[in-house]
Amino acid sequence: MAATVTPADFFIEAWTHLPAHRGMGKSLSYRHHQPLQPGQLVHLPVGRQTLLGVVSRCATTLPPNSTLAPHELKPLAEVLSHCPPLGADWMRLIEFTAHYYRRSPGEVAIMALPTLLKEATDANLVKRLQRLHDKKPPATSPTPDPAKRLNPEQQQAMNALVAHAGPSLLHGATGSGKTEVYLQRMQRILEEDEQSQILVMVPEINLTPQLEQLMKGRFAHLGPQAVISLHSGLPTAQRLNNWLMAHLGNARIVLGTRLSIFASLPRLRLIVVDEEHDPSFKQGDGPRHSARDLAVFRGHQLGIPVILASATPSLESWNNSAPAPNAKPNYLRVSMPSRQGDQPMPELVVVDMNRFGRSVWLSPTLEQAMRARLDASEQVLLLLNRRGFAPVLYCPDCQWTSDCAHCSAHQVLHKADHRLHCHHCGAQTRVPTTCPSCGGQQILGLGQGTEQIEEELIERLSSWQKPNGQPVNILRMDADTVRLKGQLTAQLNAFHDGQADVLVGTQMVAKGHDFQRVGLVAALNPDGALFSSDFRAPERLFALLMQAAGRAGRDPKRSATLPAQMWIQTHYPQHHLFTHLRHFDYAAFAEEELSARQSVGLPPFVHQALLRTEARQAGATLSALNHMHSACTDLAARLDMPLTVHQPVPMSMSKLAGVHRAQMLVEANSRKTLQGFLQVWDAELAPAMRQQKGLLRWAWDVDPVSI
DNA sequence: AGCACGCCGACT
DNA sequence: GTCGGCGTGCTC
Repeated sequence: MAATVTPADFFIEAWTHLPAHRGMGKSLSYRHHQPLQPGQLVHLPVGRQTLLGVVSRCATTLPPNSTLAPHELKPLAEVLSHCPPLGADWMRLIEFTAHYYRRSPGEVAIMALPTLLKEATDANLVKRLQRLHDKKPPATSPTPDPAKRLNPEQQQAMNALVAHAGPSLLHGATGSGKTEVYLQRMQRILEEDEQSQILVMVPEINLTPQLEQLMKGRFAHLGPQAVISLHSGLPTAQRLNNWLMAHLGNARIVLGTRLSIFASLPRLRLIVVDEEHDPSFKQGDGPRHSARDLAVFRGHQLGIPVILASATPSLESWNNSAPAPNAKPNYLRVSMPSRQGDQPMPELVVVDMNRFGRSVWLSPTLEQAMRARLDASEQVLLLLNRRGFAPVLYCPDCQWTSDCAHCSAHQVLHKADHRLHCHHCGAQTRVPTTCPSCGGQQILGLGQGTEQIEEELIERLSSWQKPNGQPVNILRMDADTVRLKGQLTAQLNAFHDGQADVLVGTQMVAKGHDFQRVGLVAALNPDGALFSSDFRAPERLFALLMQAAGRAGRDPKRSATLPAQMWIQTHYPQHHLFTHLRHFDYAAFAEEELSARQSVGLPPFVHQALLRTEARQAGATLSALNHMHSACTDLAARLDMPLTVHQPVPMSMSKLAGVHRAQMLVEANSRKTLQGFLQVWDAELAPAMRQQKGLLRWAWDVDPVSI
């Protein structure tokens, strides 16, 4: 390795996937015989493996702080010279993300790139690029689907969006036609600049296959490769191809999930974040970035508009926005309160479940209402946020419960395979016939899951006949029934086609599907979220119920004999969440939640960061954090930073898959203070953190979404 | 993060 | 006797 360094050598700094928390955050140095541009993709010899890297600097001298002599550097393993370098704006986005979320640029960059690039040699990249190039567009460009005519409210929203250069919050009621508005905004931009590119992000692409179809139809004239999708569900080769199409500027519209915020888009002119309130825009592992917040950063960085769209915006975005003319310096709030075709929102019926016994999961009034719907040839949608048959098995003799051996959670009784499942780590055990602890004969399941609801509904409704003489069909949809690929769409289509009359499902059935014959939607037991330790739970419940309510009565031709209804079964009928839901008044709910958050000092009025630790030993995680707690308190005092360092606590799921977890919350009134602290922490306290023995992992979660 | 080396418990 | 658990250390 002691090759002579000739004057012709260049010193290359490159980012690669080495984590910041092990002190390997900075870039690695290499030698190369010719200069390379920053952003160039390369393969690096690291130890005895070869890793994908991104060139961050190229010079004829080593960086001034380098601890290595030139002869200690290895040469690059390979340069992917046929892939154009990533742009300066992309590099800046990665740097910003790494800095803000306390990760190494390499971790962020490698996560952002398609995994197949890790194995790609320059030679097979050439072939791949050639194949992409050879895909000739058809001689005649197809006619695009015509744009729909905007109603006055949509037109007004459109005008407001066009006139605003910064971020906008498009707050449109369910069914107000938000999608049509942003599609036409996109169309304008695509027409104005023939090379422009647009990024559209959605929470989960599986749940919105119709959006991709809609866009492909609407922008068909731009060619078959103009609209591409980018998400982790794609086969790796497809993902690389699509990524390259975006990077080369050939794809005009990228439709993707949160990772697509890092797509290389050299001519990016607009970013749309649909359902911007959805928690899945925040990455839950690795660099815990918020794709929505980064969209706003990227928009600001490029000086392009960003549209955040939702019927129930996040309280962060709501608080950040104001209607014109007060929009500066935050987001412009554009509201579309009306449902299209003057469809009223459904009627809300709140059932006080205190009137019934504990074991009653379906109130007689709701059952009656369901039968009335079935008599009118309508469909019914029932929501229950618990899959399985019964959430826990219980022995009344000795209070034994079916706890998971690896997690701090109950194992759930599943009747389909007659086993107990842990929904957190996947562990399964046989269902005991007698109590494993005391041998008692009385063990029973407590509570109801979707499996049980399905079973009991079949029992109750089997004798019921629809007007056409047919029996009533029940369909259940949850993570268990859609496990196989394609099942989700198949089952949604089956319900849509009327093959079932009652659909029982978890949250997944509440999202954007157009069920024409649903007249009644019911949430069977939403109470869990009302008094959750997670302060964002009510916000999410409100969004879910609004979304679910939007599933009722979408068919303008629906028989008008029965008004569309949303039913809520609750033990807390007076809860303010339901009083605002009665008028589907998101704004009133948001204002009330916001003032409550302000008075107790919660986000968005404070900024938070969590230090999370993981260890195999129960004590190691808290003892490391206790040490950090005093160190952080001292540091904040020494720096005179207005900061609250909370006591470390075990996470609510304190043990997951055999790993113990704890966290410590740090709060500040401004983002700047918090960021300033984290930066000093990195230099002064991270080394001490690295010395903590027995810790498996630790990392900061900046702007956490669940605490 | 990988990956290798290295040291202690239940198995062909 | 070894296979394999994970604890520790290293990577330009």
